[in-house]
Amino acid sequence: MEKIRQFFGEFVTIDDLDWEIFSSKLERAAFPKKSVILEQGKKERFLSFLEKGIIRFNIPKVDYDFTFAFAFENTFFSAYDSFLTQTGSHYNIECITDCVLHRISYKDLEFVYANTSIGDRIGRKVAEDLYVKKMKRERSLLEDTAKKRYMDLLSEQPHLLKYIPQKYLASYIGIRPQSLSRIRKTI
Amino acid sequence: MEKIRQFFGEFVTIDDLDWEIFSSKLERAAFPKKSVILEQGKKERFLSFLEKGIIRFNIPKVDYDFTFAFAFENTFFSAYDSFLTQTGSHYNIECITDCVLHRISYKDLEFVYANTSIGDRIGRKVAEDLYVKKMKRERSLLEDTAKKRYMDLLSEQPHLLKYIPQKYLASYIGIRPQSLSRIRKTI
DNA sequence: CTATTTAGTTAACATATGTTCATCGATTGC
DNA sequence: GCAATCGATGAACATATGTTAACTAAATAG
Repeated sequence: MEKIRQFFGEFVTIDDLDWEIFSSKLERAAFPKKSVILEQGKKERFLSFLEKGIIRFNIPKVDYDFTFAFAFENTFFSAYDSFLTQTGSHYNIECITDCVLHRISYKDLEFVYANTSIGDRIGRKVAEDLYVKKMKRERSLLEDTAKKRYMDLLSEQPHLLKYIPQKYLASYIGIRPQSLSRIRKTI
Repeated sequence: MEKIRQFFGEFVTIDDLDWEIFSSKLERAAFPKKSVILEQGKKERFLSFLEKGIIRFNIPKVDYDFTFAFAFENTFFSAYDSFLTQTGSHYNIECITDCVLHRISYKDLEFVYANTSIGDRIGRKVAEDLYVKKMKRERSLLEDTAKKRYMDLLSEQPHLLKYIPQKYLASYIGIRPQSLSRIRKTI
């Protein structure tokens, strides 16, 4: 869990007491490859820090399974819109690999927000961080070609990509698996 | 500014003292149509509440001017990534119509964060709200056709769209103006 | 280890959007 | 009010991606 404190440390200083209140609420959980952490339609109960593994966010459709985001090691993830509004999630969260995470429940996080000097600040920073990433993604989806997005992924996450099936990558960059095969031939 | 308190009121209760601290820091500003509120490369100094008007976020490129987002009345806007990191903005912020806004500077907002019980919570909620919107947009960009995005805009913001030139709408939905003309013919 | 299932590749054809260029209409500046 | 500029439209052709379907390779279950 030292990784989590490091993660926070990059933008805020947490004193030992606040850290104790927060970290005591964390629950460790491990999931095998392919397990579904959160099912579409159910409320997200947790904000989770991914210590080990790769996660995908997907919408299971009639014709095909649509992956629109990933989470990698040493980051927070959640069906955050569901978590924040406490309404059913629009999507699944699944483990691509075996995963280990540390998570805090909605109720416990409310407690942290209410009883530490730093809770809302951390929540703010987490949301701000997620927002900045989504802005970058928005620009990429509007400005770049699928090929550019694929090349960017290759250069930014090369070590992790070998664990992600191409069909998931394809829908993440906005195309079908057949088109990704086509693109790969031209590299 | 009652609109701003209403905006907050939807997710948090602010006592009068905190509201006084926050609202006293707000500066009213008016900009004529087509004026540039923030120039690419400069640091965003403000978080702004748009009381009146329509704003666009754009990247001026060599070949064409690329609009990737809008802000409508009664919402907060900012070059938030620039604001948060206090680094140069990747994009411009421009007024499409005459605009009236109420804004708080980075420094003053830091003061509010430090001296109210509710500052970080508001900052958190604003960021969370922005994040949820961006998630929706991400799904739309990946799953929908340009035509679907155009039709959604027409039904969600019909009264405002008549003030936005089509070339801005086109780049917002990810296509060229010529393609939007083509789509409009098929409606 | 083998049989079965799932993932990835390839190709042919269909569709959506891009690019270029010409035209027409609307706005703006003087 | 007129000239100049800018925005919208349309057409012809180019390119990227989708769709379908057949085939091959890889992963998984037994």
